[in-house]
Formats: sequence, structure tokens, C-alpha cells
Amino acid sequence: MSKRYDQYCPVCHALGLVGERWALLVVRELLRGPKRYTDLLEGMPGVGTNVLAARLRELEQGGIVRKRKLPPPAASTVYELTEYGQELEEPLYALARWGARTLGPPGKGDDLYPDWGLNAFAALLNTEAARGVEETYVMRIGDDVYTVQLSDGQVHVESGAVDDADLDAAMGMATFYGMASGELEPRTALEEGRVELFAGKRVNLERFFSIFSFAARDQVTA
Amino acid sequence: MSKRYDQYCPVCHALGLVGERWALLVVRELLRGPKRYTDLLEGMPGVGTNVLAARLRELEQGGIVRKRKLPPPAASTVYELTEYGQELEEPLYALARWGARTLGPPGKGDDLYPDWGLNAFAALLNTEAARGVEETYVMRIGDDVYTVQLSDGQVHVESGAVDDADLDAAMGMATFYGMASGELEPRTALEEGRVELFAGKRVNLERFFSIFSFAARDQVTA
DNA sequence: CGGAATCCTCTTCGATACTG
DNA sequence: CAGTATCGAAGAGGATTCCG
Repeated sequence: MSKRYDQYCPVCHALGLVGERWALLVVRELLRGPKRYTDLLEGMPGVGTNVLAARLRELEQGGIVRKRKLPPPAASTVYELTEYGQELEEPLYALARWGARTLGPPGKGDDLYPDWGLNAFAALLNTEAARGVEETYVMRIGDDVYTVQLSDGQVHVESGAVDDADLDAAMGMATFYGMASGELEPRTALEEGRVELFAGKRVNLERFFSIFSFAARDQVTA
Repeated sequence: MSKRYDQYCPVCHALGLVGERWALLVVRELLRGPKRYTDLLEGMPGVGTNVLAARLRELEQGGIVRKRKLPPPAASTVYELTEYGQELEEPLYALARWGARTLGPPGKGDDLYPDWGLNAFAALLNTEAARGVEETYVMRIGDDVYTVQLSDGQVHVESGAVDDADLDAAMGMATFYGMASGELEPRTALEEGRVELFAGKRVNLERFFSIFSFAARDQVTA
């Protein structure tokens, strides 16, 4: 059984469900779809198989994660978030934005986890600025390529590029981080040649980073 | 030193700062103002003095908490949140709302922590519904009385009542929880005599709980 | 009396090895 | 592939003690 805080309080209750070490990382891994036990192990370096098993058991008891067996051809068991588990997206992204403010750009030895962008763009989305915007962007960051679609106030992200994007830009990770954090002006980055723009520049970088950032969020929400 | 997750990721970084046991409860305690070491101990039953001291040290190193000495008359040291620590309000409240959905109304043996409402109303605030609203409410819940002022999209809560409220209502905790969660219709609660309305009923309960709730939040944010 | 450091026991973690 | 079993190391919780 997981440790509890003996106090009647929503925060205590929430922490009783997902407050233990590794628990929220399991949620992060599952936010973008079901995964197998082994994939989870791989996505969370250092976890230790027994601890992962224990967390999954606790999360399952808490109604956050569900175990499911895939039909025969690929008869493996996967873990997925329940509806209640999916609702952790907002709190988790809020925490991620907060953390990103002091994270700093990645160094060369830092390992990004695969498909980091799938969560990143969703987390950075400024819902107020995105209202009514119907656009598609291709962002090529380091070795990763993402297509970000904005429609009806919702964001949809997937790996890879599409042809008819309103903006198609390539840059390094540190450059992206700088602009998303507000420390680096898109104009400056362009002048210094740190960003390369491809076909379909109907939308400029300023606009993109006014919608996706973790710096402006405070002013906007406040 | 606190345990870390060896992965370059905002969530990992955030959890490295406030992911350890008791850390977020310290933040909860300090959100509404500075507190002394002993007050913290009291507000977090079960913490153990060494663990609290360790957490405070780690939070101080992380730039989340600051230690300050009060001037001579009451020469005691207090702990307070830094600006960066204050920015945890959004993530923490998001987590609290999520937790509240499965918390259920309090039983008789459950101890509410003192001044729970100061955080609760701020956490439940639906910013979209509050836009442009300039009103003051007095909520008498169980033995606690709070004045909730809405102005300029911001909420201000304090203990006690004022005279010129737009709504002044008294109810039990379970009734309040039911209405805030959306499980209990204010109309029904009134018919059953579970809510008592006092002078100044210019605003009805429906309106109040359309602004303060954790049930409707998902539809609104989505 | 407020603000801790110390000591002790117990649980949990992380790593490796092993099994259906 | 999907875990369980085991073991040393680290951390939590509780009580006591110390310092200003």
C-alpha cells in the first residue's frame, strides 16, 4: 500500500494517488497512448522492475491506469490511462511548465526522452492565444520533426512533417528552448542564422511562440 | 541531496525540486503566507522534525522557499515562498482539483486543516466564468466562515464575514462539497433545507457554483 | 519555548538475478 | 516479454536531546 498523508485535503489525497516516486512519470509515459511493461522500463531509466510493478499496481488500484490484453496476433499486455488518469494531463502540464522555467536548455550529454515534443507542444499551448486559430506548423528541432496542428482551440501533435504547413522551421534545441522561454527573440535568432525557414512562411515565428511558450503563461493566466 | 531522475525533461526536473514526500505540502502550507517551523510541523501531522528540516533545506536550495528573520519584538524565523515558489500555485491547485474529484465529502472523523477554505476557493475558481464579475460572497461552511471577493478576474479570500455581501449562505461541509462537485443541485439543496440564505441574496447559489467548482472545469478548459 | 540535530527502527529503493 | 525474489543502501517516522 502506498503511503498516505493523514489529512482530509485534496492535495493530500492526490499525492496519495500519484505522489510517490515514479508514479507521475508513468503517467507521463502513458499520456500519449498505451505502452507495454518493457517500453515503460525503457522510457524511465533507473526505475527498477519491482518498483515499476508496484507503481502500476497502485495506479491500477487508484483507478488511474488500466491493464489490457491485446487481441491474439500481438498478444501482449499493455497499460493505458483510464479517463480519470487522462485528466492528470492538465496538472502534469502545469507542473512541467513550472519546471521548464528553471530547467535551462539541454546540454550535449542530456538525453531527451523519445517523442518529448508530443507532450511539449501540448504543455506549452497557450489556450487563450490559440483561440480561433486554424493553422499547421512543422517544427524541426535537432533531429526531431513534429507537425503541430491548431484547430478549434485544440492542439494535435504528431511526429513527422506535412507539406502544406503554414510555418516550417528548423532549429537546434537550445534555440527552440530560448524562444519558448522568452529569452531569445525570434527576430534575433533569425538574424543570427540559428533558424532556417522553409516553404510556406505564411506565419512568422513570433506568432508561433506567442502561442507556444512557458514564459508568457503567467501574464496570460493572471 | 534529493533524489533525481536522470532524464532531461521538465516533469523530471520539477519532481526533483518538489517531488519528494512532504515537499508539496510545505508549499501548500506556505501558499497563504509565511509560517514558523513549529506551525509547519503542526499543519502537517506525521511529518517528523528531521524530515521537515531536510525538506526546508532542499526547498531553500531549489529557490522555492526562503528563510527570513522577523524584526526584534517577535524575533522568530519564518519560512516563506520565493516568487518562483509562488508560481507553484497553479500546478498545485490543478492537482488539488483533480484530487478533489475522487476525494468525496469529509466524514465526521476527518480533520480539515485550518483555513482550508483559503486555498479551496482559489483552487476552485473558474477563471473564464469569473471574467468581469465584481461580487462578494460570504460562505459559512460548517464552523468556518469565509468572505470571497471577486474582482477583475481575481479572487481574494479571507476568514470572517462582511456585511454587504451579494450572497450570504450557510451550509454543512457535505452540502458544500456536493454542490462544488456538481453532484448536488443548489436548487435541490435549498428545497431540502440544507442551505440557509441570509440577507443580500442578490446573487443565487447556481451562479456561485458555476464560478467555483471542480466538476465543470474540464468542459471549460477544454 | 521555538528550531532543529541525533539516534534508532522500519520501510522503501535500486540493482541484479531469476522464473512463467 | 512480464514480471517476482532477493539483498544492500538509503530514507522515513518517532522519540529524545540539545542549543539560543
